[in-house]
Formats: sequence, structure tokens, C-alpha cells
Amino acid sequence: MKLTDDSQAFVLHFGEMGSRWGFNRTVGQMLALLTIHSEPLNADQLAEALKISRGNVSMGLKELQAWRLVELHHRPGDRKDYFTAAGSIWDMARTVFEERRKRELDPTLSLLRQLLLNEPQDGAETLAQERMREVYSLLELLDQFATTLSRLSEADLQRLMKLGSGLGRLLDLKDKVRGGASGSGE
Amino acid sequence: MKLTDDSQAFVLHFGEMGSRWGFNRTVGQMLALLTIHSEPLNADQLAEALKISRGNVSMGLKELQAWRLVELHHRPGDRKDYFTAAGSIWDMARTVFEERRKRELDPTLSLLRQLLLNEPQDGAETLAQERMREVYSLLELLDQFATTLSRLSEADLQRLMKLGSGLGRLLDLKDKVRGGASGSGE
DNA sequence: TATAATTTTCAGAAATTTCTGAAAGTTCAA
DNA sequence: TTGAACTTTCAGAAATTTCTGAAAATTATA
Repeated sequence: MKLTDDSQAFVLHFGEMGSRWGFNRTVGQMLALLTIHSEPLNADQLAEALKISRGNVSMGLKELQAWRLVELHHRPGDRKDYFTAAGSIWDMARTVFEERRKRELDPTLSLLRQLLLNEPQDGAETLAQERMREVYSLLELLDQFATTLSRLSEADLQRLMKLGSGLGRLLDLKDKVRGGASGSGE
Repeated sequence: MKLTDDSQAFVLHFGEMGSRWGFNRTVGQMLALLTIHSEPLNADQLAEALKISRGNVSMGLKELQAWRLVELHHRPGDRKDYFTAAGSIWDMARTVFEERRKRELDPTLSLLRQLLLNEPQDGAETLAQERMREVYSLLELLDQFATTLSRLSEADLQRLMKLGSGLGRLLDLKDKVRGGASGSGE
């Protein structure tokens, strides 16, 4: 498994961005390689191509499976496990988006629900709790919105994302057509 | 500066979530404390409340200023620098969102633009480049969409995020009203 | 059932990130 | 100017995360 310069660059870049996207370097590299390599790869091939240890590959694959970003395949007469990226690029993006929503929002929502049950004991606490409530409202709305987005079909997502500043106009259009009294569909 | 249990919990939680949100533990804690504390705080107060070193506070404040998440204040007859969270919770969320868009998408877009200029030399490279092109298209669209979102007024953002599954219906509505030929506003 | 092939685990090593605190730098009032 | 008040810097320490590789576990074949 020898990578071309461009594939190498792509793989190394994903490794560097990995930590910002929620996984570690080698997981990022593995995901990149499986994304651009059309044929399934086994653990030894990944280790050789990325020059990382076999154990690291095993842990990385475990994590990518937990994210549901890779798919397992088997070849007749070969006992090794082979992997490909799971689904289309859009499928993968949706998966990462949804998983990050869970990791980055849910724990905070859960804590804030707890804290907001308590009675503030003085003025400072009341003010602090007001701010926490604002944080909670915003994050809850964001969480719902992210969930809504990740449930849209690819076609709808593309339409939405291509709107550009038409999005603002569309929101106005809605208010005109439906009289502004709609919105909280669920 | 003694924190109540709830404030403490909030601050510690932000510290733990910090790394998932793009900053380190103490930066997360400082942001949390400044968010729930209505009065401006100086560096010594932050260091004491969070039990971290003065140097760490200085670096953290520098980073929060780079993010434009804190505002500097001065008190008459006091040479110390005082800080508050910059703007409303919505302002801060918008700032974080926009900064993360830049950090998490722009470097990859930039690299992919480079790589996609090169001619693939064989079948495998052609396939790899096709996948890179798909990644590029998706990330570019996402980048535009994120930019669009971060430019919406708070009111529009709230309306949009409250749509729930009404968002899908709204997209259909648009196609009906404008005949489906619109969309690429810019 | 043995044994060969393969994957997983995990203790410790290596790498990276974060934090401390003392020294250097800056600002301002007298 | 001087020096007191304050902030910043940064080398090394501490903490955390990631990685390695050998041993243990699992699975399939003969």
C-alpha cells in the first residue's frame, strides 16, 4: 500500500484536523484513507499505509465502528476483516454531525436541567441562574434544530444549504403565507 | 470570590466540555464564570475563584479576547483590567459558531482546492479524487450555510430553529410559490 | 481438540497539551 | 526619573492523551 502524494496529503490533513473534529490523529487518518480508497482494507494494510502499530489500528477501527463510520466486509477464503467507509460522503457527514450533537450538547443540557431545579438563595444566585437559563434555552433550541437538520433528506438538505441569503426571505415568505401563527409543528 | 455549589458545577462542567468545544479546560472555566457573574472580574479574582495560576489566567484571557468572547472594562481609580462576557448569550454562541466554522472547515477547503487542481494519473487516483471532490462540495456547501446562519438576525435564527419538522414543509412551500427555479440567490 | 490465524487489550512509553510561577515587560502616578 | 502596580511571557513541570507491541483472547480450520 503506497499512497500517492495527494492521497498522503489528504490523509495527513485529516489526521491534523481530527482533534478539532472529535477524533484523534490516527482515527482521522484511517477515516481519510478509507474514504478515498474504493477497495476494502484490512487492519494490516491500514497499519502499513499509515505507518502505525497494529494495536493502534485495532483501537481506531473500534472507535470508527462506534461512530458507525465504517463497514465490515469479508472476502471468501480470507479470515481477515476488511473495512470501507460507511455509505456516501453525505451519510458520513450526517453521522459525524449527529454524533457531535450528542457529545457536545447533550451533557450540558442534562446538567443544566439539574441546576435549574434549585432555588436561588440570593440576588447573585438569581442572576447566575438567569444566565444559565438563557444558555439552556439556546442550547436546547440548537439541539432540536441540529436534530431536525440531521433528519432531512439529502435533497432537502442540499436545497436548504443552497438558499444563501434566500433563507431570510424564505422565513418572511412563511410568515406571509401562514400568517405568522405557525411554527411549533412539534 | 466563593462560588456556590451550582455555579461551581456549571464552571467545572464548562471546563470539562471545553476541549470538545474548541478551548482548553481553564479557558472553558473562565468563560463559564464570566458568563454567570454579572459584575466584571479581574485576573486575580479569576485566579482565586478557579484556583489556577495568575499566568494561566493571563493566557486564558488572551485567548478569550482572540475569540472576542470577553470585553475589557476599567474602574475609576483602579489600574486592574476587568472582564465580562462579551454581549448576550446569543452573541457569544454566534461568535463561537463562526470561529469554529473557520477553524474546522476553512483549512480543509483550502487544502482540497489545491489537491483538486492536480491531474489524476491512474484509475485509483481518479477514484480518490472523485471522493475528495465530493468531500469538497459538501464542506463548501456546509461552510456557506454556516456563514448564512451566522449572519441571520437573532429573531430569524429563533424562527428558523423553532420550525422543527415545519422546515421540510417550508422547503416544499418555497418550491411551490417560486416554481422551484430560484434558490441560488448568491 | 489442537493449532494457526487473527483481533483485542492494556501497561508502559512517547508525544502533546496544559499549567505554574518567577522573571521580564509595561504603564502610570508622583 | 523612580518605583509600585499590574500584565505578559515562557521554560520547565505536571497532566493528559495517544501510541506501541507483546501477551491474552477469540475464531476458524484441520
